[in-house]
Amino acid sequence: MWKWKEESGGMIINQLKTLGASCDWERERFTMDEGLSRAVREVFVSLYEEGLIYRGEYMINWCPRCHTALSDLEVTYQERDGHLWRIRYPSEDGGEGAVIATTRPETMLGDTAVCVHPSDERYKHLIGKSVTIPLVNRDIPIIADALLVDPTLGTGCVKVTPAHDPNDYACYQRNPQIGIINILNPDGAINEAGGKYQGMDRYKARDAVVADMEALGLFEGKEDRVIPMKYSDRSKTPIEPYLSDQWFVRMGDPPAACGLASAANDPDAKPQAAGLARMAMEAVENGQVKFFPERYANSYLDWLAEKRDWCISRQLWWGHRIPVWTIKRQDWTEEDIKALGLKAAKGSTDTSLEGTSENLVIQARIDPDTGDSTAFVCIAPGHPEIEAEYEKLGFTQDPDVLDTWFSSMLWPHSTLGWPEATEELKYYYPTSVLVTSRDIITLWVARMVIAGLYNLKQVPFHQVYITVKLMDGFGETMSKSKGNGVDPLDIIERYGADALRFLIMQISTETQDARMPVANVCPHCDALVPVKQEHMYMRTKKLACPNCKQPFRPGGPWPSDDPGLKTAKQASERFEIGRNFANKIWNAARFILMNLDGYTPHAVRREELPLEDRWILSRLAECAHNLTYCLENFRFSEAGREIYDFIWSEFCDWYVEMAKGRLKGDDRATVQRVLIGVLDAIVRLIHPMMPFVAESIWSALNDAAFERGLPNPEPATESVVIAPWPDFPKDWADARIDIRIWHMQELVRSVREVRNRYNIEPRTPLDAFVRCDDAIANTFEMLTPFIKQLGGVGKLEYGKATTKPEQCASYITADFEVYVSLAGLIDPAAEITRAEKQLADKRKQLAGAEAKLKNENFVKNAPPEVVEQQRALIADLQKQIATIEQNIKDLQQ
RNA sequence: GGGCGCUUAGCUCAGCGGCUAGAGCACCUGGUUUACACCCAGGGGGUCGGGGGUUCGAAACCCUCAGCGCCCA
Repeated sequence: MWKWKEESGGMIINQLKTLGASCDWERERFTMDEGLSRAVREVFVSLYEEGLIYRGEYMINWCPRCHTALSDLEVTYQERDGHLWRIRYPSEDGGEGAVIATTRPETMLGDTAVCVHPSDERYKHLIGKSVTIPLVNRDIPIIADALLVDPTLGTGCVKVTPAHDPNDYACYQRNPQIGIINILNPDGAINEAGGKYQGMDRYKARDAVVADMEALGLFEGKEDRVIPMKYSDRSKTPIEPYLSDQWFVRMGDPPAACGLASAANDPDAKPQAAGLARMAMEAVENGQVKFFPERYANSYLDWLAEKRDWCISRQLWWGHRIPVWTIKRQDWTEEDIKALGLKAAKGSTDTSLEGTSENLVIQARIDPDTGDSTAFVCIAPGHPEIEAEYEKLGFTQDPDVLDTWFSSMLWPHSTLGWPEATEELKYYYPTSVLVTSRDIITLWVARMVIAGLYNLKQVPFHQVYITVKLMDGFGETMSKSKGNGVDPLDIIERYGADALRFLIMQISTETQDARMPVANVCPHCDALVPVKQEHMYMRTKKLACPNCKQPFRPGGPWPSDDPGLKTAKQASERFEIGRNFANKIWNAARFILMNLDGYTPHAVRREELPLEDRWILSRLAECAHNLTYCLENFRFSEAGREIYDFIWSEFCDWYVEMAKGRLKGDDRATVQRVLIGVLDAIVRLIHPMMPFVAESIWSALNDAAFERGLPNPEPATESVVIAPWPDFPKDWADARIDIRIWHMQELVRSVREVRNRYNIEPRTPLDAFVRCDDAIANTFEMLTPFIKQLGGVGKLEYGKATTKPEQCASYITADFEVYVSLAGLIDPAAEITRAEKQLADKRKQLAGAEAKLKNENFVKNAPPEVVEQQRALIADLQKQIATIEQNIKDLQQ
């Protein structure tokens, strides 16, 4: 067990470290550690003492071949062709009896009742009477139960086999007087309760029972039917529902004596009888624990509301042993009772005995019929001498172990040293955020809340973030058995940890699971070979690379290496976005670092900066603000987009390009300060997502520009991890500045578009003439060097009075008209075609806007600003249309 | 059977009552003046799954049908 833990736990820890998870690695724990084992036992004893752990019967999934109980996870469902038999149970008074239908006729040997719906008129008169099971000659009652029977299905009569069917067992619990009979041996053969069928396998018995009923004339028919069957995932054997003794945690309302605090987090709350489930529900209902996305709170609450008791015993070879010792005795003397520390239970001396002392809880149950009795003693941790004492008396420890979730539910506090009141516990508990997967909301999250409230009267965490789920390219969950998963280490090796992290951020949206088409990397030529559906489920053991034709084994969880066949690593092109982004950031940083000669730190006065600097600060402040909001609200996809767009489309594409010229001029000192300041902020902002690239840029910056930052430079911290999070003044973000740069970008783009359209090489300057109002002209005046540099513009004219040159291409925006002189190059026909296309587009938009305004209800009901916006749009479009029309006319001459 | 979610460009996904529906990849055109070809500039491409309804206005809200996925029985 410890070897396995080292290997598989070590692998996970290694993956986490490679991913850049920043954990307190010295606090690594394992649930089988001594401390955690003690915590497990402490809770068990406490719950036991309060009556919240009890022993009871439970319908388990039994594998008759392996002789073991299986959890629901180890069971697969498959549909098989089977039959539905109709059989008559004659009535004891010679009446017609009852006709029941069953897919498992052999179970009639264990029937203890026939059940009808209480409001079914056909059978009302039969309720309370009885019928006979012919083959074992047992009389069984006809009872009514609204939950078990659907009167519209089959005959409306249902046989009840409590020991071999979960629904029937539930019916038995509601009607215990009908009794319960087990007819199976652990190997799936009929036991002594089956009379002459004893020793037959259940399927042989089925045939025999049917044949015998037919011989008796009680066979009423048979039809084909597709039957849902449960199989053992491992042995592929049909499993049997099988009744056995198990241990449970009581989720519903506890016995009156127990003193659970109900109001979570309120140490002064009066103890009252609220069950564990109720307690955990309240923590979410009153907002102490919040789910992100919110809707997952429903899964949690719905599940807890069922208050189904939790079966905690497992028949496995390792785990926490149940700390209960038992002995079976036939006779109890007064002396025994005293010796064991028992006392008679209140009100009864016959059927139950109990006692508690400081370190143990002891109970005995005596069967009033046989006098047989079983005594249970639950012993607190740290008392091997008591254990030895009871073992000397003939007690043996329960062979079962606890469900692993039992120790897992203690994780948030057991790892901090509970039950000791350690400093760590005081400091770190309750924690803030739990990040987890949605399929363990019930298995783990709910139980951690229960355990935290039960042991510490405080919730273990205040926020629960449920991650998205990665699926393969076909929308299927990734799993080991399908072989469609991806090893993060393969991805990190190929694309980098930052790339992986950025992609995960990007796909972490509110609702959707993300598909990720996976490819095998050919080990010979590095080509990506997409995984196809037929490669899954480990069916394909060998693939030929379509590129180099060499064979390889597809990537996946193979148990061992194949010496003759290289195994492919896995990849997915989707991670390229993260890799490219990291590369972009790194190169931008490199560019800045290359241009730091002569850098001197100095405070930057924003109001004295040129327009382009104020613009990048405006965008930076906006980005930092939005990013903070996104992270605080678990909107990771949005956060990724926010920082990606800022860095790539604003900082790199425009600001750095504008800075290139300024670095050669008088302005150098200022641009350097702004460049470094923005880069410094970028590194801080990006570091939670992409820690590796952030840290390496940070340390390079520390060498080159130790004092930096906006607006006032400060000495940098040693690592970006401990650097303060950026928080710029709100008024740095200024839409009036943004719009001016937008105008410049539009102008540059229009010239570039013309250049591309006419296939003019970049070096040839183009003369541009812009007709615009004074405000925009003023902007262009301030930004002329950049327009010329970025657009490859030669002569630039702008203003209200600007005239259009003779031969030119035109570009009409909502705010101004651009004419690019193309003497000798112009293709009037092509220009006209393009202008007409644009014209059609604008006219369509105009028609749409006009239709809105023609609608009286729109004008009457829509908010005034929306109406006004439409009016302005129409005016703009009309102007643009007139201009385009004129341009076309000019071209036609 | 119950619950939750999804269906938007060739692919993977944003957008969740009002800008001309966006991004990355893929595609097409052009580009090696030292940040980045893991790049730059430009372009084409969508009846927002079908049907009905609410609204001045729907990709978005409601109903319904179809398909897909997950969880619980």
